[in-house]
Amino acid sequence: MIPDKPTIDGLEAKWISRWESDGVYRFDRDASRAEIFAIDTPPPTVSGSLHIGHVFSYTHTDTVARFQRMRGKAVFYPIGWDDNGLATERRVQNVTGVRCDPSLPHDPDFTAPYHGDVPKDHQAVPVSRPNFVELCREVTHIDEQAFEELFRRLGLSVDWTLLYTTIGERARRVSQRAFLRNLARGEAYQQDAPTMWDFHERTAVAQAEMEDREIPGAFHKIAFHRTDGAGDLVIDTTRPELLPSCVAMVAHPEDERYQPLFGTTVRTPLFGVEVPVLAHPLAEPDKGTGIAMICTFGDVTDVTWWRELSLPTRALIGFDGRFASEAPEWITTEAGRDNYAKLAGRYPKQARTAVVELLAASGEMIGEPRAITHAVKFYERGSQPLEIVGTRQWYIRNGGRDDALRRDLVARGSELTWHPDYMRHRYDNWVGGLNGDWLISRQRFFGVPIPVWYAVDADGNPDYDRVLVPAEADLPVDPSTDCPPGYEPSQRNVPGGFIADPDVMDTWATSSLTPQIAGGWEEADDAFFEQIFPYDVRPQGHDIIRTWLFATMVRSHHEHSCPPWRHAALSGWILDPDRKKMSKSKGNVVTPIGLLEQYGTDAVRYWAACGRPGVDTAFDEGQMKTGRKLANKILNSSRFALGFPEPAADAAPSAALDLAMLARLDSLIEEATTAFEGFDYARALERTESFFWWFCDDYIETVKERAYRENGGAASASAHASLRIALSALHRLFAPFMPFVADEVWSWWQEGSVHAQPWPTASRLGGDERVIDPLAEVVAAVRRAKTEAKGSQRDRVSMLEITAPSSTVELLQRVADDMKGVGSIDEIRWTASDAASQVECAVTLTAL
RNA sequence: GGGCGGUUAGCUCAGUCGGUUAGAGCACUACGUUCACACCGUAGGGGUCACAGGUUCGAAUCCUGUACCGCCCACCA
Repeated sequence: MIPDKPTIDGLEAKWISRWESDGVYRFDRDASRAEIFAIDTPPPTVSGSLHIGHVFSYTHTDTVARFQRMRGKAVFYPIGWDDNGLATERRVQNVTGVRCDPSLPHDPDFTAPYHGDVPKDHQAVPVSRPNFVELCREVTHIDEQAFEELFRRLGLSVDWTLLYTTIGERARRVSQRAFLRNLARGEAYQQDAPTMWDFHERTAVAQAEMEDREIPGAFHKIAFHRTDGAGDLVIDTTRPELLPSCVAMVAHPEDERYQPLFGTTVRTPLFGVEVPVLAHPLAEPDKGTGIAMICTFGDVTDVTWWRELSLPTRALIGFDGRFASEAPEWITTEAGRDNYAKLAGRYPKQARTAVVELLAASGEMIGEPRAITHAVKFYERGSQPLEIVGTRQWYIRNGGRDDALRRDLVARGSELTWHPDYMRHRYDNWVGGLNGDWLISRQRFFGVPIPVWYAVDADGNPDYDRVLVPAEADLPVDPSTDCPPGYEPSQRNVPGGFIADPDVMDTWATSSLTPQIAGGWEEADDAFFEQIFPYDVRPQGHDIIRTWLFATMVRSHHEHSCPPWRHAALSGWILDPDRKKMSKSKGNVVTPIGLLEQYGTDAVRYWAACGRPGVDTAFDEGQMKTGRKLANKILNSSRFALGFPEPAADAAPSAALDLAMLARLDSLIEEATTAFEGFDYARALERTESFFWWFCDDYIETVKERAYRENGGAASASAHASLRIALSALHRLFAPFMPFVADEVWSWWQEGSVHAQPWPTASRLGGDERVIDPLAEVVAAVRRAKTEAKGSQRDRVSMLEITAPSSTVELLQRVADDMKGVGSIDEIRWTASDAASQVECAVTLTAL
């Protein structure tokens, strides 16, 4: 039963299959709401691979899930894969040799030309959106199997029967249903407006997906010519290529240098377009020359000026990121049109070079460009700076344009209990700083289609005001192949017929609905959803508060008028030993599976659980070694303690030291329970571990002589009983952290999985902890004497003279029996002296 | 520019209500082939708790300010 040489190696395979076959983590659908603990688990992005950061944060959640399960809760602990999105599309194009052409009809017999090595000269085969999506699902399925293997190996106690994917049918149905409801209530709307645009990926990008990157650039001083002939007006710009899109000049209304010019006009260099000089408070006198050119559109300030000053639109950069191939009608001079020909069809970077050359030649650039480094907006997954182009897009109201809604959402955030609490500031900060609604449409394919069509008028033009929607019962739909209600396929794209919205939703627009997807909100019978919603906790990384957490809050606020969870539990990041974020590019990424094999899952989980909630944590293999030591110690100490005779049924702790140990154990149980209830797994572990080492090094060491005694009567029976009480509690206290070793040692002497046992409670046998410290002091003194004498700890002590205050002597005398045992002491002489401030020991070793 | 977090032993980090001599692991030194465990044990060395003021009988802990590190947001003609 108990192995002679217990080892933690190989425990994973044994227990994973046992848990699966016994259904230890299966959710009980009959549980009442009060008995349920529901977790809104993050679905990891499938297009990448799992890294050590996933191991870290998913372990945190798992410890809490295991604790709640042992507390008697039916734990709703689903798992999902976030497989919809751009990264997957790229991968699929590369491995299968296709590209998506949404205008094509679905081909049910289609097979991909390649699976893997696509020749370099291969011309991508166009496929319909449904076929493309099918391929994406095939490819991600393989990744998902690897994810599942790792998560099982990590010992996550998720209920695998609750698995979902964000591109799966359920997710599409939920996502479209929620969108249509947003639309019906006016929370979703479309608008033709300037939009942040990634021309490389050819898609619109939302505020939450943008990031700043420092790139090199240059200031260029450029002269504009006053139409009254009174000289030049000089501006400073980093984007001279936008000169042909210039619509006005702007300076601060109180800037005395430019006040006389307000209302006059200037002519743009090279292109000769007449533009007005205007005043606006957003212009800053101390930036550049104090006057700026407004272009449609160079940056977001341009958009503000354009809107507030009612300026014309002279956009030239198209969806493909190139300047329009024909000179626009607002450039009327021959010279201007000749100059424009040098930019036509070019990307901004090339156009800039061309414009700079032209300006230098014409003498309208003053001095040389001055190189600078400046922050520019990028799509976080993109490679080129974003441009601003006018497009029709779908939005969901998120408070970015509506103060009342913004206040409501901030209030929702304050209804959550945050762990750690200070993370709430990131939410408030983000919501407070929103500058527009949430742009959810993406010009991509592997996503959930926006489930609408538009009526086509008699002239063949789409009428975007006549939105055609499907019935909820027909969801999910793909407008590129399905027809709106009341129309025939033959009416697609013809006058009087309909046209599909070609876009998909932003991946966050689906993953913001994980509570609804996992909880079966779209099912006809919503009693189950009512059982688990709002969830108890959302665990996630602090870096995606602005995206995933906030987006989920927005959807829940609109749909359910409440926060989707009670608690938000944030995990930190994993930093490499140089305190930098671990990254693939640095080549310092270790594979999780390798670590699990090297140190054992329990050891890696130990390292993860040592990371405080929300705190970025260094990757530290040393902690894994410590975890391995701890797991090993649990095996060996359990084997040792269980090696003593099983106590009789009526055996009870009676020795003072045993009762003291059990009192200390009671405190530990209470502390660990409180910590876990507040999601502070790390504190629970730290306390448990610290007790455990004391238990092994001091308690067991001290009582083992008494426990070994034959015919020891009540004294040894007390030790035997106490060891087992403590062991039972410790095995359960460690179970959330080290599930494999915990179930292994539990199985040596108990029935059933430790993970299905009740969480330990205090035994309250009335022990007096005050005996522990003085005893430890005496034992340490004896050991020190032996060390100083360069002897063995087994050397006998012929006489130990103890001088201490009478109260301490009284305490020590209660444990004198154990003291003699652990110190190999023949005789103790006591001196109660209230003059002594502490315990003094004189140790006489037996002469050899 | 606004917000948040951090600064404790060589390293990684605990330190709860303000309370005795500030702790752990790793690393280091010495000792011990101990009858659960050498993936072990015992003992030891190692600290101006970032800095400066303040509150207090008492401050790593509370308050004010400063410095440095990190993150988030905003600005970026």
